Amino acid sequence: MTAASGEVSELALARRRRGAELEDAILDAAFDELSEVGYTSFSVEGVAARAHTGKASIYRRWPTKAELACEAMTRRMPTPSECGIAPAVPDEVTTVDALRGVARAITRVLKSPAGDVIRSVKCEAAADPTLARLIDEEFQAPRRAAMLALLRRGVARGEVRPEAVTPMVADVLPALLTHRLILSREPVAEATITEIVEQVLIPLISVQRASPRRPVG
Amino acid sequence: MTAASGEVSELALARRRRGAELEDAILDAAFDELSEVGYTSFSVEGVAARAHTGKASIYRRWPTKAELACEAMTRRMPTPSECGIAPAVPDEVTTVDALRGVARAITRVLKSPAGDVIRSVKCEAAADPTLARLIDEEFQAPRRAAMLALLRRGVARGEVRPEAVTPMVADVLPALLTHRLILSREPVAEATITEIVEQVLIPLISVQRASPRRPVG
DNA sequence: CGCTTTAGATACGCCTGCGTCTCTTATCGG
DNA sequence: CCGATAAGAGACGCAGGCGTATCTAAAGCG
Repeated sequence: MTAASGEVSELALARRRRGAELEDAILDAAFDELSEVGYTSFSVEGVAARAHTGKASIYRRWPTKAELACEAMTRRMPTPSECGIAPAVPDEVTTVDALRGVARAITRVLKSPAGDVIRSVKCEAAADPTLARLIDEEFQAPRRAAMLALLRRGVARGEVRPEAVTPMVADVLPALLTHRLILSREPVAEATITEIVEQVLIPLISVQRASPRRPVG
Repeated sequence: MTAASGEVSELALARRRRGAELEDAILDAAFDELSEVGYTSFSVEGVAARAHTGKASIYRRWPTKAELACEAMTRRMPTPSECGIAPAVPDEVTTVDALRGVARAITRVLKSPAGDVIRSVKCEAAADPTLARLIDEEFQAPRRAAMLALLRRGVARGEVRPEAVTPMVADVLPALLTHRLILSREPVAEATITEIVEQVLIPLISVQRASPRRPVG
């Protein structure tokens, strides 16, 4: 999007965009604004500057800045599949290794612009029920469903104990990653992912447990 | 503090406070401001109004609003003991029941004014290393230590497997509660705590596991 | 080309808050 | 009581942003 956006915006500066083309540019700019300055500091002025358009053009389409922000988030947020969080897992991959892959994917998302958007909107959601519902439906529910599907696959393969297939267990990985990540601007080390997988996920979900098993990979 | 603050502030309105007394009132007001409007919307104007004092009196002591906010948080944040998160656990209480008690205590804190402060400052911490360090040292580290102590006690009683005594495992309960709580303004139901304890904590930390055990209490 | 519609630039009134400054006066101690 | 100090009230310049309004002109279509 960046490179393409660069090309388009050069042409855009030479001529005026209209209709859907302008809307797309505004939504892109709004998502970038959300990502870079967060929900609280999100401003229509900022979006207008990013999109090289006038505020009036924005207000002709979205009556308030909140509606613009929400639509930008809804329309531009990558899906779980796009993030690698709901992968099509080959047969030869164990559940633990698939979970390790999901952990890496969640980490990548949380460190991406989309992650910045999620984080800042989540913070606002604590005080705004509309945003809370948006985050839950658009972001958390699909990802929880993907995690549950992975756990069920594990049960079918005899790798996961059936009692572990619950929404609460499905939340453990994202909760821990978020918990660890929110105070750190450094990349989550592979070691942290290993700790989570070995110290928490394997003991928690595995059918049999004597001591943490060494991952096959 | 509320009732006492009511008495004191009546006298305060009749005469000028000086020195430490005024500082205390300002720090109280700052903590209330943080709790009610969050870190982002925290304003020195707001604190001055709450404390019934002039802005100049505040700026005489704290050069920036950030320093005031940080000191208010540091000085007014209840300790883990005050929250019931590092309880002196009687001998007859099992680790699981102690954890259930800690879960309730964490929940109470997260729903209290202090919880509102933590949440809002944590959100800001994502972009501010100074705040990140403050939150980690003043808030998360003591609580993680208390949780680790509880797990070690469990090991000594033969209830907890020794490999479960890690900072990552210690983070599971707070991470899940925060994850669940941040999008909900409703009280965390006792059922949610039960889910966490039975679906996650018991399977994760217990020495022996065949199927989830019924809690003793 | 002419007409209609919309885009972009800019100005506007209003509001909030930061940090600074000034002035009056309360408070404290000798 | 007097002098020194600090508190409280209010004003100030500045900045940023919300949402609205106006005007010029680009864009599209017949």
